Amino acid sequence: MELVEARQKFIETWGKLGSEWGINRTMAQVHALLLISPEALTTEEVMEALSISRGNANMTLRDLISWGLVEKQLKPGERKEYFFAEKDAWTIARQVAQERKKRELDPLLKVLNDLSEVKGSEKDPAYKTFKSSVKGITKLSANVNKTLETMIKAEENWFWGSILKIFK
Amino acid sequence: MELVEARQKFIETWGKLGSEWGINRTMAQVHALLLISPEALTTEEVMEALSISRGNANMTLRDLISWGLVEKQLKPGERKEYFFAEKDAWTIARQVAQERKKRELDPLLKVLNDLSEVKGSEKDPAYKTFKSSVKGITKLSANVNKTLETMIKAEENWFWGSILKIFK
DNA sequence: ATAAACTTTCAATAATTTTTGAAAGTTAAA
DNA sequence: TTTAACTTTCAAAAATTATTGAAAGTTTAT
Repeated sequence: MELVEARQKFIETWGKLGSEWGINRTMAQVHALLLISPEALTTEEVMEALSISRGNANMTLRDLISWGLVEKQLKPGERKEYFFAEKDAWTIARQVAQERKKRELDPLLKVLNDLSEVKGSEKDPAYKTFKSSVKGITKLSANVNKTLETMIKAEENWFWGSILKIFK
Repeated sequence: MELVEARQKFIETWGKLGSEWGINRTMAQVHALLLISPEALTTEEVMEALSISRGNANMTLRDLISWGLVEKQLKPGERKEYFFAEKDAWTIARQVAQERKKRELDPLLKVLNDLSEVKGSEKDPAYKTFKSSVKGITKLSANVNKTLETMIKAEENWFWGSILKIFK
């Protein structure tokens, strides 16, 4: 396969994967493009490479920055902003884990905690089922939470390596 | 909080969570409803409880079945089909992990493998960056893959317990 | 101060995804 | 059979989400 074709395919695949995980396709594609670009790119270059509008490129790049996946680069003597992506896969995974934890898991834990205080009678099957389902999900979420916290703190390689070792 | 309100909130929260993870909101809500229902429900009851159409209820229930999260129950002497959800959180997590692995990770690994065979020159920075990014993602994906395989096989409680222990 | 280079905003539009509901299909009892 | 109970399908409509692009905003150099 030729590089041009392979790059195309990579951008497409990463975009599809993103959209399956609740990340807007264009955002994943811009990320993919920067991932495989040796140099930082301008908004103009991103627009060009992916055939998207200026507004879209701008918003998407800002989003990626807020996810901690992309950074601005300022070149001395130039007005333009350049953008480049963190390339290390483990760092990307940690960054995404951290953001999703903050945006989703933390609020979920809060809600589950509220729900655990529901009032009702132990004789009521609806009450009992509710309680026990919420409890089960709470327990799992708490475990996921702890694991993510550890993952976020963990050094490169260390985490998965350790996990895998115990299963040998 | 009253049970009726809490159930409402749970359904809403689960639905929102689902949509943040690429699962259609209604599907997650139907799942939530069944999760907190002591008895299996009919299509009619699901339609009623969530104010959705027959077509939507039917498709959603079939989807949930294909995800292994919901099962049909046939009551002797009745024509109607009843639906109930697996209630154990760990089993649900495993089931989802298994399905997403099959639907997304396995195909991704295939594509990454193809992409690793791209032709080009080691002098070309675009080639080098492409290769190294793909390699990094491939390595991470392979680790996720192994971990999921283990998780899918693992017994209740065992998996997370083990993970957490090494971080104590 | 003005202009030029560049970035951001956002209302309108387009694309995509989800939902509806009525018709067609299926199954089992009479 | 025929009918009635129930399930499935799918084209059209609605809802949601993403994108555009031109205008407004900002910053720097002169």
